[in-house]
Amino acid sequence: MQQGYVATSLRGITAKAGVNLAAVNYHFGCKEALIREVFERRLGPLNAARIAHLDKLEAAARGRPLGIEQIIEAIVAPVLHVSKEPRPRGTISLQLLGRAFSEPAETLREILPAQYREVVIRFKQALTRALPDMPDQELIWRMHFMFGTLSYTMTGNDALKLIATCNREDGDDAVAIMRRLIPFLAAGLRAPLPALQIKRSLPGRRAA
Amino acid sequence: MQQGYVATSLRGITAKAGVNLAAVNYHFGCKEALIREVFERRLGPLNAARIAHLDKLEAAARGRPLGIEQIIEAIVAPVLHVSKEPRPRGTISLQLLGRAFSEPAETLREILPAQYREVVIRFKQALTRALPDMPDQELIWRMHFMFGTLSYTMTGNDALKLIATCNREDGDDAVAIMRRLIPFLAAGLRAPLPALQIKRSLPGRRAA
DNA sequence: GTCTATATCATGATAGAC
DNA sequence: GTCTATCATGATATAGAC
Repeated sequence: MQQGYVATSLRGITAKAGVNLAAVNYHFGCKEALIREVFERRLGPLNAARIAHLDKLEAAARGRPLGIEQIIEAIVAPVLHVSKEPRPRGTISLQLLGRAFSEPAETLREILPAQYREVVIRFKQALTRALPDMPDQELIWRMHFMFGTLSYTMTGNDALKLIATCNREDGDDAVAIMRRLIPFLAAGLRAPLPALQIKRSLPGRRAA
Repeated sequence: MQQGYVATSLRGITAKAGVNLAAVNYHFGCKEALIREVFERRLGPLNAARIAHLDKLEAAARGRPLGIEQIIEAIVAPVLHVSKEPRPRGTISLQLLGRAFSEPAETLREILPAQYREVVIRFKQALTRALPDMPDQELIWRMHFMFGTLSYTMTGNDALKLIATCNREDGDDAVAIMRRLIPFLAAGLRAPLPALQIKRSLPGRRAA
């Protein structure tokens, strides 16, 4: 997934694994089936951990709505667990999962919704309870933005990285990144509702 | 860019363009040079429009800091302009630009920083003035999150799309999406600073 | 089950007639 | 400049020996 699905050849995979070229086709049938199993093996435990985390929070809350930060942390914390796997597997797994939705390969588009289905449903329920005044459509969009930010951050790609003015200090520490990410997302989810009619040029200066 | 760089063959391109297979190599030299010119032709005007928009806002503000929403709109509004180009060019151009950073092709990694350099510098200056109490590192990360959300949203990919519970109404209207996106990002940028030490389980319930 | 060898095909690039 | 024809390469997949 450093190279993307199409650019990654079975020759490269089998060579790095130290096995024969024909092994993939014997054990998995075809290249698609291999990548599908990789995704299931990585995404399955991750999303299961997210749901387990949420279960625990909800059991402890005894019927009260959860806090936004708690809910976001249930999504994010399992990612940190993955990132701590020994190098380079941790980093690459994050790339894999983050890029999954941007990956143009058709076959991924089929398995991802199934993998994420339960997670999305459960977290939408939790967020609906935490934000009772939020219209349904608005919440769905904000969840969309949230997943987008998370995916993009997980890829490790970075529009800003190569700009000289912006040399960051804690580039590799996933925990530090997520510690910054959670307040950002929480504030976004809690943002005041947009006016139904927004004029083309905004008044602004609200932060001055 | 519906298929990604590697999966798009010169045969496919020339066939759709109604020209000869050899035309690309004659006029551009190689496939890489072609995609590079495509990006420059799309990204150049977009980023130029962003800077022009910012210039206009700053001229009107006469030295006062801009509002966060204004700054974000200067980034987002030019995207809307692209999205309004006749179908399917508008939609596909957005995919192209949104996926650019996730695209694994090595050649893109070289030209994108150059294309975005000025934009990042200018907007960082503007945001620094609008958020004077924000530490530099924190601001850079929040800009990173912001670009990530925007890129992901532009791709049109969607983790939530295929989940039955989440059927959205205004799927295709880019203006409506951006109208929702701006308050989300503005709130994220303005979020309270994270505590230096966050305990593993948060107190939560702040939103109840 | 694992290997070698190979079939089949698509790709990017180029040579050379026009 | 534009076309046809072709090259060299590397891809997935499979047949068949061991």
